[in-house]
Amino acid sequence: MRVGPIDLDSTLGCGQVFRWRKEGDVWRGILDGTEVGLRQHGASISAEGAIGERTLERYFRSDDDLDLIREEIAKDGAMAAMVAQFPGLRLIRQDPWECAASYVLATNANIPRIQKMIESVCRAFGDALPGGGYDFPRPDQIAGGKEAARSCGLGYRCGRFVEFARMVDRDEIDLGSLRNVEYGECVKELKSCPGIGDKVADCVAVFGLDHLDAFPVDVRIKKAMEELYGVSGTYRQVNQYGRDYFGRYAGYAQEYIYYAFQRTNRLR
DNA sequence: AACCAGGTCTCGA
DNA sequence: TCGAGACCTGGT
Repeated sequence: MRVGPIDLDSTLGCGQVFRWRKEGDVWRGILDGTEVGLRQHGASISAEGAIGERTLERYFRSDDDLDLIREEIAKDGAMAAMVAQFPGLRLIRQDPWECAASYVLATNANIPRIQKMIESVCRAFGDALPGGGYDFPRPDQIAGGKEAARSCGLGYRCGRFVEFARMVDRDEIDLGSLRNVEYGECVKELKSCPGIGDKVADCVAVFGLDHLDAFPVDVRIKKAMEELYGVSGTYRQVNQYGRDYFGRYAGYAQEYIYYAFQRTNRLR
């Protein structure tokens, strides 16, 4: 599989995507409506399931020159250390709709709960798959189900989630087309959707719409930027600093920082 | 048992 | 444009 170099544990476990689970040494997930199992072999991977190689290459952004990117974002000793610590950590090219809908649910909740909410929504609205799993639901499958969504434990995200699905279902926004506009325009359009503010917009921009210059700032990145660079302030200020400092691959830098700090906090 | 979680929304200055 | 509060709910 020509997706290397890649490290599945960091790439699928860093928090950028929510539905992959590791069973033994196999990462299981759903890709393009197909249940897939992935194994690590050195710096490469193998797949079981009816999934095309081209689909995997696209999903794992094999078109990114990881060596170049890592070199570009290693602007200082701290970043160089993080880059060195996690070889094979790649960004993923997620489906824009699934990415956006997932991050609408991911507001102000921890990752275990986010995963539960998403699985609950998939079970309630998504297509059943042969292996017993459920696909992530399409907008039209959610749009009419405000009542059903209330039993998914989404809290105050419920209304936003369904309204967003309706908006996409009515073609009031074309998420995919935002790949073809600049970062600023992309974020502005995304923020016109219910449940999408500064942070979710940046996540969708970088994880789903190829805007690798986006720099999502959540509570952890906020702390990290303060510790690493003494940067604090409004979302706009921290975001702008990250984008200016790291450049066109700021989104990658953000993920290395996020994962590095996630791991150090886990040890405390 | 509090505190916090990959924030958003609303409102007032 | 910015800061302050409210806000569902469940992990830790």
